[in-house]
Amino acid sequence: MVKKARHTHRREESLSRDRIIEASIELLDRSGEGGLTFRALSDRLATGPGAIYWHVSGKSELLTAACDAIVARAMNAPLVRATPEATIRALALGLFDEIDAHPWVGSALTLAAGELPMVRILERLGQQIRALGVPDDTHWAAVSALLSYVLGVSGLNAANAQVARTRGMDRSKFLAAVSTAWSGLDAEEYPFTRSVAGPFRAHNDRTDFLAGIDLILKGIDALRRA
Amino acid sequence: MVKKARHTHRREESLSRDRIIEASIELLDRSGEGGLTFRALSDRLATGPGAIYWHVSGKSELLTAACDAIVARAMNAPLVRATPEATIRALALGLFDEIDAHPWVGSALTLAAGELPMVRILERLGQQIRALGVPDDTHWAAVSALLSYVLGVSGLNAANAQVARTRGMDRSKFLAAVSTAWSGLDAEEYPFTRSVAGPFRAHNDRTDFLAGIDLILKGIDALRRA
DNA sequence: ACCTGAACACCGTTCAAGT
DNA sequence: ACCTGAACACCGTTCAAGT
Repeated sequence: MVKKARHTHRREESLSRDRIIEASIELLDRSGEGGLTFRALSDRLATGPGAIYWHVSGKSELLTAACDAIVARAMNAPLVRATPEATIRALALGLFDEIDAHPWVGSALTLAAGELPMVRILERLGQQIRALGVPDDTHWAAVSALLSYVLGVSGLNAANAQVARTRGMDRSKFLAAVSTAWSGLDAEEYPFTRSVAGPFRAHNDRTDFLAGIDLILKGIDALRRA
Repeated sequence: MVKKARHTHRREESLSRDRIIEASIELLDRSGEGGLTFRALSDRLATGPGAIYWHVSGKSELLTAACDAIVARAMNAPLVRATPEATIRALALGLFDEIDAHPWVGSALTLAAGELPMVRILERLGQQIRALGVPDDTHWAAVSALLSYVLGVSGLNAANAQVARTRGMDRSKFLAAVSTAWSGLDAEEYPFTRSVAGPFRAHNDRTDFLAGIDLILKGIDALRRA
Protein backbone atom coordinates (compact mmCIF):
# COMPACT_ATOMS: atom_id res chain seq x y z
CA MET A 1 0.00 0.00 0.00
CA VAL A 2 2.67 2.47 -0.89
CA LYS A 3 0.81 5.41 -2.28
CA LYS A 4 2.98 8.01 -3.91
CA ALA A 5 1.86 11.47 -2.88
CA ARG A 6 0.81 12.71 -6.30
CA HIS A 7 1.03 16.42 -6.78
CA THR A 8 -2.10 17.40 -8.64
CA HIS A 9 -1.28 21.07 -8.68
CA ARG A 10 0.65 22.69 -11.46
CA ARG A 11 3.69 24.71 -10.44
CA GLU A 12 2.69 28.35 -10.07
CA GLU A 13 5.89 30.09 -9.05
CA SER A 14 9.10 29.39 -10.85
CA LEU A 15 11.74 27.32 -9.14
CA SER A 16 14.14 29.06 -6.79
CA ARG A 17 16.76 28.12 -4.25
CA ASP A 18 14.46 29.18 -1.44
CA ARG A 19 11.52 27.13 -2.65
CA ILE A 20 13.78 24.12 -3.02
CA ILE A 21 15.12 24.47 0.51
CA GLU A 22 11.63 24.97 1.89
CA ALA A 23 10.46 21.77 0.21
CA SER A 24 13.56 19.95 1.49
CA ILE A 25 12.72 20.90 5.06
CA GLU A 26 9.19 19.60 4.62
CA LEU A 27 10.47 16.28 3.30
CA LEU A 28 13.03 15.95 6.09
CA ASP A 29 10.45 16.75 8.75
CA ARG A 30 7.99 14.25 7.38
CA SER A 31 10.25 11.33 6.54
CA GLY A 32 13.55 11.89 8.32
CA GLU A 33 17.01 11.95 6.88
CA GLY A 34 16.21 9.31 4.31
CA GLY A 35 13.27 11.35 3.06
CA LEU A 36 15.38 13.89 1.22
CA THR A 37 15.99 12.51 -2.26
CA PHE A 38 16.18 14.32 -5.56
CA ARG A 39 13.36 12.20 -6.87
CA ALA A 40 10.99 12.97 -3.99
CA LEU A 41 12.02 16.59 -4.15
CA SER A 42 11.52 17.01 -7.88
CA ASP A 43 8.20 15.21 -7.62
CA ARG A 44 7.09 17.62 -4.93
CA LEU A 45 8.27 20.61 -6.91
CA ALA A 46 6.72 19.29 -10.13
CA THR A 47 9.99 19.27 -12.03
CA GLY A 48 12.87 16.99 -12.95
CA PRO A 49 15.94 16.25 -10.84
CA GLY A 50 18.16 18.14 -13.25
CA ALA A 51 16.30 21.39 -12.60
CA ILE A 52 17.30 21.31 -8.96
CA TYR A 53 20.95 21.16 -9.91
CA TRP A 54 20.56 24.47 -11.64
CA HIS A 55 19.91 26.15 -8.28
CA VAL A 56 21.93 24.01 -5.92
CA SER A 57 25.27 22.26 -6.26
CA GLY A 58 24.22 18.92 -4.80
CA LYS A 59 22.75 17.10 -1.89
CA SER A 60 25.18 18.21 0.78
CA GLU A 61 24.60 21.87 -0.01
CA LEU A 62 20.87 21.20 0.16
CA LEU A 63 21.12 19.56 3.55
CA THR A 64 23.39 22.25 4.93
CA ALA A 65 21.10 25.01 3.69
CA ALA A 66 18.05 23.33 5.21
CA CYS A 67 19.95 22.93 8.46
CA ASP A 68 21.04 26.54 8.38
CA ALA A 69 17.48 27.80 8.03
CA ILE A 70 16.52 26.07 11.28
CA VAL A 71 19.69 27.03 13.15
CA ALA A 72 19.40 30.66 12.09
CA ARG A 73 15.90 30.79 13.53
CA ALA A 74 17.20 29.65 16.93
CA MET A 75 20.31 31.82 16.92
CA ASN A 76 18.58 35.00 15.78
CA ALA A 77 15.77 34.82 18.32
CA PRO A 78 15.63 38.09 20.24
CA LEU A 79 17.25 37.82 23.65
CA VAL A 80 16.15 39.52 26.79
CA ARG A 81 18.87 41.38 28.61
CA ALA A 82 20.43 38.94 31.05
CA THR A 83 23.72 37.67 32.39
CA PRO A 84 26.02 35.92 29.92
CA GLU A 85 25.37 32.63 31.70
CA ALA A 86 21.61 33.00 31.38
CA THR A 87 21.98 34.00 27.74
CA ILE A 88 24.09 30.93 26.98
CA ARG A 89 21.47 28.76 28.61
CA ALA A 90 18.70 30.44 26.63
CA LEU A 91 20.58 30.09 23.34
CA ALA A 92 21.37 26.45 24.01
CA LEU A 93 17.80 25.66 24.97
CA GLY A 94 16.43 27.42 21.92
CA LEU A 95 18.69 25.33 19.74
CA PHE A 96 17.79 22.18 21.61
CA ASP A 97 14.10 22.78 21.04
CA GLU A 98 14.56 23.33 17.32
CA ILE A 99 16.61 20.17 17.01
CA ASP A 100 14.06 18.29 19.03
CA ALA A 101 11.42 19.39 16.54
CA HIS A 102 13.69 18.72 13.53
CA PRO A 103 16.00 15.87 14.58
CA TRP A 104 17.70 15.64 11.17
CA VAL A 105 19.29 19.01 11.98
CA GLY A 106 21.37 17.22 14.60
CA SER A 107 23.31 15.13 12.14
CA ALA A 108 23.34 17.79 9.43
CA LEU A 109 25.05 20.16 11.84
CA THR A 110 27.96 17.82 12.42
CA LEU A 111 28.22 16.98 8.75
CA ALA A 112 28.57 20.67 7.93
CA ALA A 113 31.53 21.15 10.27
CA GLY A 114 33.08 24.59 9.90
CA GLU A 115 30.26 25.87 7.71
CA LEU A 116 27.68 28.56 8.26
CA PRO A 117 25.25 26.77 10.58
CA MET A 118 28.07 25.85 12.93
CA VAL A 119 29.58 29.30 12.69
CA ARG A 120 26.29 30.89 13.75
CA ILE A 121 26.34 28.87 16.94
CA LEU A 122 30.04 29.47 17.50
CA GLU A 123 29.55 33.20 17.14
CA ARG A 124 26.59 33.57 19.47
CA LEU A 125 28.13 31.40 22.17
CA GLY A 126 31.51 33.05 21.72
CA GLN A 127 30.16 36.55 22.24
CA GLN A 128 28.74 35.47 25.57
CA ILE A 129 31.96 33.74 26.58
CA ARG A 130 33.72 37.00 25.91
CA ALA A 131 31.17 38.84 28.05
CA LEU A 132 31.89 36.37 30.82
CA GLY A 133 35.27 37.97 31.27
CA VAL A 134 37.45 34.88 31.14
CA PRO A 135 41.06 35.34 29.96
CA ASP A 136 41.38 35.83 26.20
CA ASP A 137 43.53 32.78 25.68
CA THR A 138 40.82 30.56 27.16
CA HIS A 139 38.09 31.76 24.80
CA TRP A 140 38.68 29.03 22.27
CA ALA A 141 38.78 26.23 24.84
CA ALA A 142 35.55 27.47 26.38
CA VAL A 143 33.52 27.78 23.18
CA SER A 144 34.83 24.64 21.61
CA ALA A 145 33.86 22.66 24.70
CA LEU A 146 30.36 24.14 24.65
CA LEU A 147 30.06 23.61 20.92
CA SER A 148 31.24 20.01 21.01
CA TYR A 149 28.82 19.25 23.79
CA VAL A 150 25.91 20.81 21.93
CA LEU A 151 26.82 18.88 18.78
CA GLY A 152 27.12 15.68 20.77
CA VAL A 153 23.64 16.00 22.24
CA SER A 154 22.26 17.01 18.85
CA GLY A 155 23.77 14.02 17.11
CA LEU A 156 22.49 11.69 19.79
CA ASN A 157 19.00 13.14 19.47
CA ALA A 158 19.11 12.68 15.73
CA ALA A 159 20.26 9.08 16.09
CA ASN A 160 17.59 8.27 18.65
CA ALA A 161 14.87 9.78 16.50
CA GLN A 162 16.19 7.83 13.52
CA VAL A 163 16.23 4.48 15.34
CA ALA A 164 12.80 5.11 16.83
CA ARG A 165 11.46 5.93 13.37
CA THR A 166 12.83 2.83 11.66
CA ARG A 167 11.59 0.64 14.45
CA GLY A 168 8.23 2.41 14.45
CA MET A 169 8.39 3.27 18.14
CA ASP A 170 7.59 6.50 19.90
CA ARG A 171 10.12 8.03 22.24
CA SER A 172 8.94 6.43 25.48
CA LYS A 173 8.82 2.96 23.89
CA PHE A 174 12.34 3.50 22.61
CA LEU A 175 13.65 4.60 26.01
CA ALA A 176 11.97 1.61 27.62
CA ALA A 177 13.57 -0.76 25.11
CA VAL A 178 17.06 0.61 25.74
CA SER A 179 16.48 0.60 29.49
CA THR A 180 15.40 -3.03 29.40
CA ALA A 181 18.43 -3.99 27.32
CA TRP A 182 20.73 -2.29 29.81
CA SER A 183 19.08 -4.03 32.74
CA GLY A 184 19.83 -7.34 31.08
CA LEU A 185 23.58 -6.74 30.83
CA ASP A 186 26.05 -8.83 32.76
CA ALA A 187 26.11 -7.72 36.41
CA GLU A 188 29.86 -8.17 36.80
CA GLU A 189 30.88 -6.32 33.69
CA TYR A 190 28.28 -3.57 33.53
CA PRO A 191 27.30 -2.59 37.07
CA PHE A 192 27.15 1.12 36.37
CA THR A 193 25.10 0.87 33.20
CA ARG A 194 22.64 -1.38 35.02
CA SER A 195 22.39 1.13 37.83
CA VAL A 196 21.41 3.94 35.46
CA ALA A 197 19.00 1.84 33.41
CA GLY A 198 16.18 2.94 35.70
CA PRO A 199 16.87 6.68 35.69
CA PHE A 200 17.44 6.46 31.96
CA ARG A 201 13.91 5.19 31.33
CA ALA A 202 12.41 8.26 32.96
CA HIS A 203 15.01 10.85 32.04
CA ASN A 204 14.18 14.13 30.38
CA ASP A 205 16.51 15.00 27.50
CA ARG A 206 15.92 18.69 27.86
CA THR A 207 16.70 18.78 31.58
CA ASP A 208 19.80 16.62 31.12
CA PHE A 209 20.96 18.85 28.30
CA LEU A 210 20.69 21.92 30.48
CA ALA A 211 22.44 20.16 33.36
CA GLY A 212 25.38 19.48 31.06
CA ILE A 213 25.51 23.11 29.96
CA ASP A 214 25.57 24.14 33.60
CA LEU A 215 28.40 21.73 34.34
CA ILE A 216 30.49 23.26 31.58
CA LEU A 217 29.59 26.79 32.67
CA LYS A 218 30.76 25.90 36.17
CA GLY A 219 34.04 24.73 34.70
CA ILE A 220 34.39 27.92 32.68
CA ASP A 221 33.72 29.92 35.80
CA ALA A 222 36.72 28.25 37.39
CA LEU A 223 38.83 29.57 34.52
CA ARG A 224 38.02 33.10 35.57
CA ARG A 225 39.20 32.56 39.10
CA ALA A 226 42.37 30.75 38.05
CA MET B 1 42.52 5.04 -14.08
CA VAL B 2 40.28 3.26 -11.65
CA LYS B 3 41.94 -0.02 -11.02
CA LYS B 4 39.90 -2.45 -9.07
CA ALA B 5 42.05 -4.15 -6.49
CA ARG B 6 41.79 -7.66 -7.87
CA HIS B 7 42.12 -10.37 -5.34
CA THR B 8 44.29 -12.99 -6.96
CA HIS B 9 44.32 -15.25 -3.95
CA ARG B 10 41.74 -17.92 -3.40
CA ARG B 11 39.93 -17.86 -0.08
CA GLU B 12 41.71 -20.14 2.37
CA GLU B 13 39.65 -19.86 5.54
CA SER B 14 35.90 -20.09 5.42
CA LEU B 15 33.86 -16.96 5.94
CA SER B 16 33.06 -15.92 9.48
CA ARG B 17 31.61 -12.92 11.25
CA ASP B 18 35.04 -12.00 12.56
CA ARG B 19 36.73 -12.14 9.18
CA ILE B 20 33.96 -10.00 7.72
CA ILE B 21 34.34 -7.37 10.43
CA GLU B 22 38.10 -7.39 10.07
CA ALA B 23 37.78 -6.77 6.35
CA SER B 24 35.22 -4.04 7.00
CA ILE B 25 37.65 -2.21 9.25
CA GLU B 26 40.32 -2.39 6.57
CA LEU B 27 37.97 -0.94 3.99
CA LEU B 28 36.81 1.84 6.32
CA ASP B 29 40.37 2.75 7.24
CA ARG B 30 41.48 2.87 3.64
CA SER B 31 38.54 4.61 2.01
CA GLY B 32 36.48 6.21 4.76
CA GLU B 33 32.81 5.80 5.49
CA GLY B 34 31.91 5.48 1.83
CA GLY B 35 34.39 2.65 1.43
CA LEU B 36 32.26 0.08 3.18
CA THR B 37 29.99 -1.47 0.57
CA PHE B 38 28.80 -5.02 0.21
CA ARG B 39 30.33 -5.17 -3.23
CA ALA B 40 33.78 -4.01 -2.12
CA LEU B 41 33.52 -6.29 0.88
CA SER B 42 32.49 -9.39 -1.02
CA ASP B 43 35.18 -8.70 -3.59
CA ARG B 44 37.79 -8.51 -0.85
CA LEU B 45 36.50 -11.69 0.77
CA ALA B 46 36.25 -13.51 -2.58
CA THR B 47 32.57 -14.22 -2.23
CA GLY B 48 29.17 -12.84 -3.17
CA PRO B 49 27.17 -10.18 -1.30
CA GLY B 50 24.59 -12.75 -0.28
CA ALA B 51 27.17 -14.76 1.67
CA ILE B 52 27.80 -11.83 3.99
CA TYR B 53 24.13 -11.69 4.90
CA TRP B 54 24.41 -15.20 6.23
CA HIS B 55 26.74 -13.96 8.99
CA VAL B 56 25.50 -10.43 9.52
CA SER B 57 22.04 -8.86 9.46
CA GLY B 58 22.90 -5.83 7.36
CA LYS B 59 25.07 -2.81 6.96
CA SER B 60 24.29 -1.10 10.23
CA GLU B 61 25.19 -4.17 12.24
CA LEU B 62 28.42 -4.36 10.28
CA LEU B 63 29.31 -0.75 10.99
CA THR B 64 28.42 -1.04 14.66
CA ALA B 65 30.47 -4.22 15.04
CA ALA B 66 33.47 -2.62 13.34
CA CYS B 67 33.08 0.40 15.60
CA ASP B 68 32.80 -1.79 18.66
CA ALA B 69 36.06 -3.59 17.89
CA ILE B 70 37.92 -0.27 17.96
CA VAL B 71 36.09 1.11 20.99
CA ALA B 72 36.64 -2.11 22.96
CA ARG B 73 40.36 -1.82 22.36
CA ALA B 74 40.41 1.67 23.90
CA MET B 75 38.08 0.86 26.78
CA ASN B 76 39.79 -2.39 27.77
CA ALA B 77 43.28 -0.96 27.83
CA PRO B 78 44.87 -1.72 31.19
CA LEU B 79 44.79 1.26 33.52
CA VAL B 80 47.43 2.25 35.99
CA ARG B 81 46.12 2.89 39.46
CA ALA B 82 45.29 6.58 39.65
CA THR B 83 42.70 9.05 40.83
CA PRO B 84 39.27 8.84 39.18
CA GLU B 85 39.94 12.16 37.44
CA ALA B 86 43.21 10.94 35.99
CA THR B 87 41.56 7.68 34.91
CA ILE B 88 38.78 9.55 33.14
CA ARG B 89 41.35 11.64 31.33
CA ALA B 90 43.30 8.54 30.33
CA LEU B 91 40.19 6.74 29.09
CA ALA B 92 39.03 9.75 27.12
CA LEU B 93 42.45 10.27 25.57
CA GLY B 94 42.74 6.62 24.64
CA LEU B 95 39.41 6.83 22.89
CA PHE B 96 40.36 10.08 21.21
CA ASP B 97 43.50 8.53 19.80
CA GLU B 98 41.64 5.54 18.40
CA ILE B 99 39.07 7.79 16.77
CA ASP B 100 41.81 9.99 15.42
CA ALA B 101 43.31 6.92 13.78
CA HIS B 102 39.91 5.62 12.62
CA PRO B 103 37.73 8.70 12.07
CA TRP B 104 34.75 6.69 10.78
CA VAL B 105 34.34 5.40 14.35
CA GLY B 106 33.25 8.90 15.32
CA SER B 107 30.08 8.85 13.29
CA ALA B 108 29.45 5.14 13.78
CA LEU B 109 29.42 5.70 17.53
CA THR B 110 26.63 8.23 17.35
CA LEU B 111 24.70 6.13 14.87
CA ALA B 112 24.77 3.21 17.28
CA ALA B 113 23.23 5.19 20.13
CA GLY B 114 22.39 3.00 23.09
CA GLU B 115 24.22 -0.01 21.67
CA LEU B 116 27.28 -1.88 22.86
CA PRO B 117 30.03 0.50 21.77
CA MET B 118 28.35 3.39 23.54
CA VAL B 119 27.60 1.27 26.56
CA ARG B 120 31.28 0.34 26.92
CA ILE B 121 32.16 4.01 27.18
CA LEU B 122 29.24 4.76 29.48
CA GLU B 123 30.27 1.97 31.80
CA ARG B 124 33.93 2.84 32.08
CA LEU B 125 33.27 6.53 32.59
CA GLY B 126 30.42 5.81 34.97
CA GLN B 127 32.53 3.62 37.24
CA GLN B 128 34.96 6.48 37.66
CA ILE B 129 32.19 9.00 38.27
CA ARG B 130 31.01 6.74 41.04
CA ALA B 131 34.53 6.60 42.47
CA LEU B 132 34.55 10.38 42.46
CA GLY B 133 32.04 10.32 45.28
CA VAL B 134 29.43 12.68 43.87
CA PRO B 135 25.83 12.25 45.07
CA ASP B 136 24.08 9.23 43.54
CA ASP B 137 21.35 11.29 41.93
CA THR B 138 23.94 13.28 39.97
CA HIS B 139 25.60 10.22 38.44
CA TRP B 140 23.48 10.27 35.34
CA ALA B 141 23.91 13.98 34.70
CA ALA B 142 27.67 13.67 35.09
CA VAL B 143 28.19 10.70 32.74
CA SER B 144 25.75 11.86 30.16
CA ALA B 145 27.52 15.22 29.97
CA LEU B 146 30.88 13.53 29.55
CA LEU B 147 29.49 11.08 27.04
CA SER B 148 27.75 13.72 24.94
CA TYR B 149 30.92 15.77 24.87
CA VAL B 150 33.03 12.81 23.79
CA LEU B 151 30.52 11.95 21.07
CA GLY B 152 30.45 15.56 19.92
CA VAL B 153 34.20 15.73 19.49
CA SER B 154 34.21 12.32 17.82
CA GLY B 155 31.55 13.30 15.33
CA LEU B 156 33.34 16.52 14.54
CA ASN B 157 36.58 14.65 13.96
CA ALA B 158 34.82 12.24 11.66
CA ALA B 159 33.23 15.07 9.70
CA ASN B 160 36.50 16.95 9.36
CA ALA B 161 38.32 13.86 8.17
CA GLN B 162 35.52 13.20 5.70
CA VAL B 163 35.57 16.71 4.25
CA ALA B 164 39.35 16.72 4.07
CA ARG B 165 39.26 13.39 2.24
CA THR B 166 36.70 14.43 -0.36
CA ARG B 167 38.54 17.66 -0.98
CA GLY B 168 41.85 15.82 -1.11
CA MET B 169 43.44 18.01 1.58
CA ASP B 170 45.53 17.02 4.55
CA ARG B 171 44.58 18.24 7.99
CA SER B 172 46.66 21.42 8.06
CA LYS B 173 45.41 22.48 4.62
CA PHE B 174 41.88 21.90 5.81
CA LEU B 175 42.35 23.93 8.99
CA ALA B 176 43.92 26.72 6.96
CA ALA B 177 40.98 26.76 4.56
CA VAL B 178 38.42 27.02 7.38
CA SER B 179 40.50 29.65 9.14
CA THR B 180 40.70 31.75 5.97
CA ALA B 181 36.96 31.45 5.43
CA TRP B 182 36.32 32.62 8.99
CA SER B 183 38.66 35.57 8.60
CA GLY B 184 36.65 36.69 5.59
CA LEU B 185 33.34 36.83 7.47
CA ASP B 186 31.55 40.11 8.02
CA ALA B 187 33.23 42.08 10.81
CA GLU B 188 29.98 43.39 12.26
CA GLU B 189 28.15 40.11 12.37
CA TYR B 190 30.93 37.68 13.21
CA PRO B 191 33.48 39.44 15.41
CA PHE B 192 34.05 36.47 17.68
CA THR B 193 34.49 33.92 14.93
CA ARG B 194 36.98 36.23 13.24
CA SER B 195 38.89 36.58 16.48
CA VAL B 196 39.31 32.83 16.86
CA ALA B 197 40.17 32.20 13.21
CA GLY B 198 43.85 32.62 14.04
CA PRO B 199 43.96 30.33 17.09
CA PHE B 200 41.86 27.84 15.15
CA ARG B 201 44.46 27.50 12.41
CA ALA B 202 47.10 26.40 14.88
CA HIS B 203 44.95 24.55 17.37
CA ASN B 204 45.62 21.02 18.55
CA ASP B 205 42.53 18.82 18.60
CA ARG B 206 43.94 16.55 21.26
CA THR B 207 44.82 19.39 23.64
CA ASP B 208 41.45 21.06 23.12
CA PHE B 209 39.68 17.77 23.72
CA LEU B 210 41.46 17.32 27.02
CA ALA B 211 40.75 20.91 28.01
CA GLY B 212 37.05 20.26 27.51
CA ILE B 213 37.21 17.12 29.62
CA ASP B 214 38.88 19.12 32.37
CA LEU B 215 36.20 21.80 32.18
CA ILE B 216 33.50 19.20 32.69
CA LEU B 217 35.46 17.53 35.48
CA LYS B 218 35.70 20.90 37.20
CA GLY B 219 31.96 21.24 36.93
CA ILE B 220 31.43 17.75 38.31
CA ASP B 221 33.73 18.60 41.18
CA ALA B 222 31.39 21.44 42.07
CA LEU B 223 28.57 18.89 42.37
CA ARG B 224 30.45 17.19 45.17
CA ARG B 225 30.74 20.38 47.17
CA ALA B 226 27.15 21.43 46.59
C1' DA C 1 18.81 31.44 -18.63
C1' DC C 2 16.30 27.85 -17.10
C1' DC C 3 14.22 23.36 -17.39
C1' DT C 4 13.39 18.29 -18.99
C1' DG C 5 13.99 13.49 -18.33
C1' DA C 6 16.57 9.65 -19.92
C1' DA C 7 20.86 7.50 -18.84
C1' DC C 8 24.96 6.27 -15.96
C1' DA C 9 27.18 4.31 -12.30
C1' DC C 10 26.38 3.14 -8.34
C1' DC C 11 23.86 1.46 -3.71
C1' DG C 12 21.64 -2.34 0.12
C1' DT C 13 19.04 -6.29 0.13
C1' DT C 14 16.60 -10.54 -1.41
C1' DC C 15 16.20 -15.07 -3.01
C1' DA C 16 16.01 -19.15 -6.01
C1' DA C 17 19.40 -22.19 -6.90
C1' DG C 18 23.40 -24.69 -5.89
C1' DT C 19 26.86 -27.57 -2.72
C1' DA D 1 24.49 -25.23 6.88
C1' DC D 2 26.60 -22.27 4.01
C1' DC D 3 27.42 -19.98 -0.30
C1' DT D 4 26.46 -18.04 -5.24
C1' DG D 5 25.23 -14.32 -8.16
C1' DA D 6 21.51 -12.47 -10.74
C1' DA D 7 17.73 -9.43 -9.94
C1' DC D 8 15.05 -5.67 -7.59
C1' DA D 9 14.23 -1.28 -6.11
C1' DC D 10 16.38 2.24 -5.13
C1' DC D 11 20.19 6.23 -4.98
C1' DG D 12 23.02 11.06 -6.62
C1' DT D 13 24.55 13.12 -10.61
C1' DT D 14 25.20 14.25 -15.58
C1' DC D 15 23.99 15.93 -19.93
C1' DA D 16 22.10 16.35 -24.61
C1' DA D 17 18.13 18.35 -25.91
C1' DG D 18 14.52 21.49 -25.52
C1' DT D 19 12.21 26.36 -24.46
